[in-house]
Amino acid sequence: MKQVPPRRGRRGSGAVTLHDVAKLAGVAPITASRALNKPEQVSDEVRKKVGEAVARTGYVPNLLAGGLASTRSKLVAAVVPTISGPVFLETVQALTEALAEHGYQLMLGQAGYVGSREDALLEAIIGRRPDGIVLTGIMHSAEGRRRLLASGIPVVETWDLTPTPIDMLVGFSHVEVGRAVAEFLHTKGRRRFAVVAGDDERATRRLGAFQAAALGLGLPPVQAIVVPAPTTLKSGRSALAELMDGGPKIDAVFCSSDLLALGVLTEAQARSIAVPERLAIVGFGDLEFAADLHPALTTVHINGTAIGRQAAQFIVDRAEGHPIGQSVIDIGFSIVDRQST
Amino acid sequence: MKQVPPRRGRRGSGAVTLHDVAKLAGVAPITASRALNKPEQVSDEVRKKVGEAVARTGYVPNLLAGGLASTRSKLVAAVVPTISGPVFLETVQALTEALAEHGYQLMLGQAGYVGSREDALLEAIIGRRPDGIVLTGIMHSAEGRRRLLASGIPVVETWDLTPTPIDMLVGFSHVEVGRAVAEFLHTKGRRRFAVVAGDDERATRRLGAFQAAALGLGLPPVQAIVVPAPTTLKSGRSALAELMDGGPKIDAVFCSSDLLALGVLTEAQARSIAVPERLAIVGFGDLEFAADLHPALTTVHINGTAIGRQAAQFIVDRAEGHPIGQSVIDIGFSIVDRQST
DNA sequence: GAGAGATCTGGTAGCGCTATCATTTCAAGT
DNA sequence: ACTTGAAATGATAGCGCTACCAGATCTCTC
Repeated sequence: MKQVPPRRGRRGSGAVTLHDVAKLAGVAPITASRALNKPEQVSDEVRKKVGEAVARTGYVPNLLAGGLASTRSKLVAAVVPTISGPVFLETVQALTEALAEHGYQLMLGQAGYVGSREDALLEAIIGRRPDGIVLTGIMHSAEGRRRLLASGIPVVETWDLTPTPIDMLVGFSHVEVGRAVAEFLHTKGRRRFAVVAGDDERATRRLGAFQAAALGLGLPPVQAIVVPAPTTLKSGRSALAELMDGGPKIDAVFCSSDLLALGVLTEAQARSIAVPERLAIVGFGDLEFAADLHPALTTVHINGTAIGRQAAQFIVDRAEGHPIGQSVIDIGFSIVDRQST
Repeated sequence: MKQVPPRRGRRGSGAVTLHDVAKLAGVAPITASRALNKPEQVSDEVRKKVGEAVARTGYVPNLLAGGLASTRSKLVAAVVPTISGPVFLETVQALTEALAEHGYQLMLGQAGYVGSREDALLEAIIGRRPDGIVLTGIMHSAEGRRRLLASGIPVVETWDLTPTPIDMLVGFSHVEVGRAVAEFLHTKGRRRFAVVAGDDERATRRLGAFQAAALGLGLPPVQAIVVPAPTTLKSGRSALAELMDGGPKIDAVFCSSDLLALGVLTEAQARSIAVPERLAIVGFGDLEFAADLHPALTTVHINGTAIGRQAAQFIVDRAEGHPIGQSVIDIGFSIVDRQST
């Protein structure tokens, strides 16, 4: 007497599958699939039966399998230098939310400011076949660009402008920021500028433009203090200390982040340097706390939320096959003139 | 004359597959798979040939397919109330890094403080069959607990202690924190306490314990101001304003976050209230800036990095099948006594 | 030098889902 | 009455990878 062949290996995850649901609902698996994903294509009756079967079994679709079969993973990857820098948080938050509204999930990768892990990170990201990749302010290596390009995955670069985007882009000009702040301070009657900047590429670009603009305005050379990224309050304090203890007098400081500015402000208060009377301070980022400091911080406002939402829009549009109008968007910036200048 | 059947539909992603690599290397696909994933099981020659084929083709493994076949997705999900609250950032960062070291990738979900989207979020997470789920300080509904339990996915709850964890846990006692801070302030000679707390569940628990402890110490009733979560500098300022303008005099404020404490400190400076002479301030979280404020902020230090690393360890151990010793870890806390008290 | 392992390599069969036909049903059009 | 076709359902065949088993090769023993 023949034995039934012993259920040849393999255990599966043990979870409820679409198959189980379909059987319970008395329909074919593919019909159950449609009832869940394209409900308008099935009859009310089927939709109801399948719905009940799902509820009864506690079925949760396996999105890995779905993604493999449909080549749409419903995953979007975001790459940030580091998550603890508060600058991109707003963007990431907006991105997560906007994506969630369309049923997409965010996968987060930290590249680090040094860019060593970048390669492994890209591999991990591309390997998951996300429907899109959002780069928040990353200066990607040529090698990285090639891999992204080769992957064919929609890419949105953010927080910067470049004449040669990989794909889509939503950002603003750091050079313009530097120039605008220099002019702003000049208009306010300040003449002896200093800069405290983190040593990341974009901050350096702002710094350069700021210095050039000051020069163009006929002002004395701008003193620059470069601190390690990510920037901290502490760096700001010691930077101002350095600025006050040595070198020529200054009457304005442009900081590459609000945290740095808070540090400068704190040190100024500790040294009883009146802000803005003796020293004007300008930050960058307009973090939530900037408006409520004492004195309220003048800073460069970047609409991080808009950046995140727009990036999400780009990716969703691409994924759904909608046409994209403009694929490069300059979102601009504004200087929020408060009490510290 | 028979036609060749027209390559029956389906286009695939068009990307290089393991098949292509195997063919180029002159081995079977399964051997190529082993060369990449279990290199110690193949000969040097095969490893080399496959390596070259990978390099030549730019092959990136499809982790969706791999995950589906192996039921190990190499994905870990983290749920935070909101990413813009800086409190959990350190934990998320440590988690990301520790996980990356083991080849796992983090998927981020924001539950929001209200918990409405929680259900959809869980579905999206469980559907991706992550190898682990880390809940950062979430008070999950009974329904959520059931679903997590039913999913069979390892879960680590963090930033809290509960007698009934879903699975694994690494946190500390908020009740202990409240009590300890009350005693600390009492020891410092303070007698009239106030609390400024965000309206999230854990902050409320700290507040309650703080009030109870003050009562036990024979002190007058603690004034409590509850502000919306997430907490901000602004809320801190207006809370202190409220505290000063009405009600009985106070000499110490315990804030449910460092940001709130910074707000209180800022308002105190704006009103020329000497800190710590006339008012002691205690924060919570020991964010990076706390130590460098002027005056430096006394606050409750939580080792968020340790929490993140331990959570990662838990999940990796589970995924690799290593035995877990203790599945509940109280990581404790400490009060960092600085200048603001 | 035969048997017992140990070490590699390959074949087969899915993982759980969906794209692409193919089929059936039934209302509408002339 | 008979085409025309839209709407609903189902059968089939993978998506790209790995678990499992089965050979094939190559050491060692005694």
